Amino acid sequence: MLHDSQVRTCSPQGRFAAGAARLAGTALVSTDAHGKHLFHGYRTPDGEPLWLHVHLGLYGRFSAGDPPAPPPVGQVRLRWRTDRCYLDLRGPAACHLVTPDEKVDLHARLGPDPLRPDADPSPAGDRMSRSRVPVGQLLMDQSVIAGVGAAYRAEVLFRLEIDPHCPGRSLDRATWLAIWKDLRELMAYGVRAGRIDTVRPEHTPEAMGRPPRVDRHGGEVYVYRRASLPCLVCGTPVRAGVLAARNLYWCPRCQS
DNA sequence: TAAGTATGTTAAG
DNA sequence: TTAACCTACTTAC
Repeated sequence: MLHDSQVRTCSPQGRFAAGAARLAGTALVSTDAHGKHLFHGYRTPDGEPLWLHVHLGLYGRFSAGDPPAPPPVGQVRLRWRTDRCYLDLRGPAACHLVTPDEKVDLHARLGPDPLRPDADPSPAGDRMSRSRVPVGQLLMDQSVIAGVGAAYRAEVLFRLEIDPHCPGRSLDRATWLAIWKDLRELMAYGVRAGRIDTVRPEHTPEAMGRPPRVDRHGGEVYVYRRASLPCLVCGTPVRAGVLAARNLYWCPRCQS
């Protein structure tokens, strides 16, 4: 949307005023994402490259619209404007300009991202196979595998009938590769659809004659945020707990 | 009006 | 292991 356009940037909130000033008048020439980290590559009129690093964290959001951009509502950290659109960023955990070296360092701290076509699942599989840490915790470790969060963790483990508490090293290689393959498909779908849907066709609301999910996160899922509700497969109440400092949901019957 | 919640990460203790 | 960060929205009172 912003690609190849010269952008006008500002920080209505003021917390990124210096960065917005440096970006003003640059053109977006590339984008890159690794896990939950987003990078914008800009080029100044002088030809100087600038990288913007954004991480939405827990509350960050983008919102976009057609020009003219309305007066900013709430805490807008960074606003972009081009002739064709505007884009607002609120509440990010990170919004900084970084050097190419700093960008390299960030990539080095992250494991393979199932959404990147060149990603190699082997190092993550090696980490799993050597670790006594629960698989539900390893999947949240961004240095093991990048991009999985609490929702995909819960859903992929349900789909493969794996107890989130079982040690990583109790999974064999084929099981790890099945997790990786399922994550690739689920996450690629999520990018296309703009929401997280993980239920198989036979468990959709239409197929089961149940009402669609009412949840502000949208998306049809098996266990995520379904604590105490009946498992869509076996009817056992979905259990909830905390693992890796995030809410965990699982079916004690299907995943044992 | 206040309290609680959230697809997250980092640093301090 | 806990708290801090940060924003918008929902629910409780």
